[in-house]
Amino acid sequence: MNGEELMALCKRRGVFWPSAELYGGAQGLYDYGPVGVAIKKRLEEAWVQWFVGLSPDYHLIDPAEILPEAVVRASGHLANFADLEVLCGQCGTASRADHLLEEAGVASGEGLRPEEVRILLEERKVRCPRCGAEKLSVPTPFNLMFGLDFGATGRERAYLRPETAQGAYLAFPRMWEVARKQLPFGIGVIGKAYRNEIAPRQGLFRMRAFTQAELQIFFDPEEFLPEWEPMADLAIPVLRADERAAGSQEARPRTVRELVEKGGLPPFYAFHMAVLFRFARDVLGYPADRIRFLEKNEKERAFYNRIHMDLEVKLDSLGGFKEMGAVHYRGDYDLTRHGEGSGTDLSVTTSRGKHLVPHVLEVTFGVDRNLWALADLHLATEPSPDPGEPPRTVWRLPSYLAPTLVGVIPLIRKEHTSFARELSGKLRDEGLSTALELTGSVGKRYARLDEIGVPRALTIDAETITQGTVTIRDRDTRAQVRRPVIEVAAALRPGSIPPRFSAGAGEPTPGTRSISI
RNA sequence: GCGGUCAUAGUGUAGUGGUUAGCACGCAAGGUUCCCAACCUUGCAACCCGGGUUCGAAUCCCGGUGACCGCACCA
Repeated sequence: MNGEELMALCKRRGVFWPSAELYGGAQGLYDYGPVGVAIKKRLEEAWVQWFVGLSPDYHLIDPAEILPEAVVRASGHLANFADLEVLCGQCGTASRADHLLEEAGVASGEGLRPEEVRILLEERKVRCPRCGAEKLSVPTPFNLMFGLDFGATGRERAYLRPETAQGAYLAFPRMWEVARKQLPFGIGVIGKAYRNEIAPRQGLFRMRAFTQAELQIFFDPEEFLPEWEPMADLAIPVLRADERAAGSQEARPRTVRELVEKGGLPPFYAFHMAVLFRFARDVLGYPADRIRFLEKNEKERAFYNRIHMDLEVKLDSLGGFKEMGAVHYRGDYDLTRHGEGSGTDLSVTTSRGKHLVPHVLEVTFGVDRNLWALADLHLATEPSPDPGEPPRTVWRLPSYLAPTLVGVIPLIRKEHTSFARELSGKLRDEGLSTALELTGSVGKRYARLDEIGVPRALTIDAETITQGTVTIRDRDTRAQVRRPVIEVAAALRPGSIPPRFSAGAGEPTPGTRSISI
């Protein structure tokens, strides 16, 4: 399915749509509809179960979305997110002033005021890199962060967080107490982050407001040794930075053991690559041959990242591999900077009496873009198994990610609707999500459920009334089995529970395996 | 941000100066059928926004907004 078809279907079925359509739309902003909200919540819950569930010492917090200026100054976002931009007066091309200065032989344009940069550009007679005209505009700051007037006077500055991670770092001292002064411990955050992207594009991929799920693990690099051996033989496709420099574009599968023993990666790093890989493959159901890790080189990665690998997934709708998550080894950069910025010593003393600033391993996950990927990879229009019938569109979402667990359909509307309502209500009382489908032919109702990924449908017919049994239809195979009504809730419930991480190599999960009926 | 292409019911589209703005799917009501988008009847629903040209603009021009594709950007 291409990107435009996917977007059309998502708009039509209430998954998501551009924000403020009434006023012509707002670039880079999307609203989730009822189906999208449900899937997103399920996806976030699956992430929590898998990542925060890695250790009893990992905890979810919900820090503020607004950061005072001092925070982003210390974190480096104020300096690094606020590039000076110049426009060419002849061709209109926008260029980064610091890049132009660098090319002109000025070692570091960083930290200069706009006026100082303007003078330097003039002195060096810097020309537009595209058309060569010497007509560059006055440098103006272009900040990727949304600035806010904070407080009644509006004189205090604050910013919408450009990443959720900062809130976790700020919470470190308090969490050190909450986590009973033990390393390692982890902080998970799911929430919105905001970036004033120059050119938001590609649906949910480059948004100005987006949801991140991030796990920050604080640890002593000499003592952090997760048990990677059970996953030693798990093969993960990886494209290393040195291989890319040598011209290779193909990821090569290597085992976790190989990554540790030959690849020079710390065991804790390789372990979390494997955890993220298995989440994509086993929980989200992405085909293994469409997943890879891409190591960022020194130029591409932020300077504080010692190791940076993006988890990428190949999507037809966006024409190639796209970043879905990442593993960043950030060293002690964050706590050191916030220690300096706040004037507070953020080093800790461990139970073994060791004194250190904890290091951070960050495992990030883009919620919106993965929701898009779930549509790209699991939603397809295919020929009907019955000749002469129109093709059907099926979203083969894993059942624990489905917006609704089960549809309830009265076979004959006049005769079976009241029973259907009653059954639907009972299932809801038991905590299962249901969707009543009353209008149109039975086939049409199944088709509607297929399209939004509802994995099971209960059909109420004459036998339901007389015998107390219903048919349970499987979305993927269309097969039906008949079961006593009283057994239905118990049979369906396991399918609503996302898997938790367990040691071992794992295995790909077919969408609805966990519902065994 | 630059360049190109484009913008018509919920979705996909037809319409190149005067149309009751057409079609398909959809949705709703009823009938029929009674386990996979069938059929019949009826109904719902659109010219992105703002200027301009013209007797008259969905159609031509300008500006805005948004989308797609390339370039640039993506700590």
